[in-house]
Amino acid sequence: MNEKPIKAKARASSTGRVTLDDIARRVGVSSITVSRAFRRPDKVADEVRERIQRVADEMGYVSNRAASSLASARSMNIVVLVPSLRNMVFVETLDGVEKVLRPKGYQMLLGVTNYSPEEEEALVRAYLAFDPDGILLTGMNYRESTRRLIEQVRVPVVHMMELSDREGVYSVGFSQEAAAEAMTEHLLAQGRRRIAFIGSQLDSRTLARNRGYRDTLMRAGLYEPRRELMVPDSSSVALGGILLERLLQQAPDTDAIFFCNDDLAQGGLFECLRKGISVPGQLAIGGFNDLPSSACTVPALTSVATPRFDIGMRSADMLLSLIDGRPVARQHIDLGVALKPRQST
Amino acid sequence: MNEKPIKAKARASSTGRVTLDDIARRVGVSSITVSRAFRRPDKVADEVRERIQRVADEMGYVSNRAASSLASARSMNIVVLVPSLRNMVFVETLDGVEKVLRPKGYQMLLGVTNYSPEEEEALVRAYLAFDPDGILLTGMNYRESTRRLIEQVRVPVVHMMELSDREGVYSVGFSQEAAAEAMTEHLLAQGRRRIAFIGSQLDSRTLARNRGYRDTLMRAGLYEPRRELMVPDSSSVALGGILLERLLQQAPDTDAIFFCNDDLAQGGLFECLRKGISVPGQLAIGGFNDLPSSACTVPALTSVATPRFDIGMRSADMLLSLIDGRPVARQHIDLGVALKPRQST
DNA sequence: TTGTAAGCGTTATCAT
DNA sequence: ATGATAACGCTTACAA
Repeated sequence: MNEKPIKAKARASSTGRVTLDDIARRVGVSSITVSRAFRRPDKVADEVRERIQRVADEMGYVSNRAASSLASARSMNIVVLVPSLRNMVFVETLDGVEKVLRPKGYQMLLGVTNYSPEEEEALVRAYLAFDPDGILLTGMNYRESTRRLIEQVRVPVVHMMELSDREGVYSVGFSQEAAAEAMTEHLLAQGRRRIAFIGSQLDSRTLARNRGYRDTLMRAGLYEPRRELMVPDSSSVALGGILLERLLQQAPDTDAIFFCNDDLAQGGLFECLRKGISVPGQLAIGGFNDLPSSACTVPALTSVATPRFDIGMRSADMLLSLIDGRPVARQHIDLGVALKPRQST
Repeated sequence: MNEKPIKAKARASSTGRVTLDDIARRVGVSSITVSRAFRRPDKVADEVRERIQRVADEMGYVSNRAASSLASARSMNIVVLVPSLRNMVFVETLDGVEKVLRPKGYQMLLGVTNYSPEEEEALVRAYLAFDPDGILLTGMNYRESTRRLIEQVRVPVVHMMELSDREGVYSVGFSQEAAAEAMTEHLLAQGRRRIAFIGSQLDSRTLARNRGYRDTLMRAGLYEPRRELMVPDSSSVALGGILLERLLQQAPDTDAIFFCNDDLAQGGLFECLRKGISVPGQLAIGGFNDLPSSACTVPALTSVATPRFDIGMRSADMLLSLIDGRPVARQHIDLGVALKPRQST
């Protein structure tokens, strides 16, 4: 048969794992010296340190973080919660986070909330068992009970993406409203007067973008409720096509559509191609986030470039400052956005 | 100033954290009873258990996994390594993995290798410190030294995506060659005779697909080296367009292109639109993976649907079996693929 | 520069 | 059903 069941952990007494003590005995020093040899090489005589290093390699030593966390009261774990991994925006944010965390020896504990404050709280609760040194949350739309939970254990938190102005709250992101205004203004500047907004997911960022859109059109005296289409479904290219069709039914004279993200916008673009609607001739289309592929579509998609990679890095930086008790210059960092006008408008 | 530096961990003696002992004292039992009340509720008198539960809630108890791992020699950590998060394929695989792991109380430690065996080894090394109960690797293209590293600590491993036939190795995936053959056969069946292959990243899966393509064409007596374009760059929609252009320069009479993944294929499609090349009239285009958006492009993209979500689930299932010493029916599980013929061919 | 002692919070083991 | 005790592997604090 083919069953050789690998017994995960076994071996008689002890765990069988090579420990600092094992090395210490072999080298003829105490275990604390071995520990120091790894953590503060300068505090150990060169000759001893080299011997320790060699023996450790020979024996295949791997440190045990559980023991280390327990003894030092520093887990070196950072909890990072994002709404989804299916949206490249968050993936790129994580990328930035990790670029900062890993070199400093921190481990990222990743959680996906599926845009649900309930799941977010459940994840926070579960991850608190890892004794995290800090927490990175996406957005500010968390439950009061989640906040209390975190407050209880006194762990620093930084919010990514959205900005706050509350004292004692830390955030790195950009103004979703302002970004949406920029896109709406752009469409107005292109001479569009019957501008629609299509949004899905309806998380706090989408709602903020919708506000930016609405405020701008109201100021221009061009706001019409029937040009707004908001659905709770999760975003996808396919959904973009469906929503475009639905919108054109309820407001056929629309001359521009601002999609709340590029996935939807691309779907809208494809649907136009399919329907023979000329873009931007008959209809201008704008997206949000400026996904890499958005520059490649035909026509290329106008979008708003958001600095998610930087948001990840700066959030992590700020969090580390808080953890170390270093002063942070500003509690709220606005990284801004950049409009990317292309052929679709 | 605005600096209230949050001291991460503080409070006088002890760590300040609520422990099993704290609860035990309050309830008037021993700490082991409290521990049991959580882990094996049936082993504790109802009345006592309820009291413990209540007090724990009141005090805001959160268990400490470091201590638990240390004492129980079971970390409940599973290391999962994927090449990239920018490729939806792996994200969906992770989704499947997590769907299985989380309900069982396991924590996924995610690592991104960037398609590099070196980075993979570094990650394995780093994650071994977490004393993982199991490891999930993407592909089988790992270094010999990585294998030894893992063997040393005797942790079960399951490989995702690619299949092996080696004894003592566990894998869940599908035959990349067979899948590529299916696409190539399809193009042949559509009457194409000058079929090109465009690949990037050049990881072992891309190479396997290329073999499937090549073997099929050789068998048909239609293989021509100049119709192969392989570059090490990472895949993207933008790259697809560039490579299509390059290929058509070196082999202008090509009548079909098999892209090694959908990202590239979509880029190719867009480029055709831009150049006015009719698809599938002049040129048929096939992709791989069947990304959700591939059904929406114009024309819709023919692709090969791969069962990555299931691969994630089944891999995790198999790993848990190995961890628990349960017999696994088969060491290698082939989940197969499905050709999705659409308008682009 | 090196070592001793104690403890981090939990669980396995063996008793009661 | 509950408890006493001893680890688990490491680090802090203090001493030498």
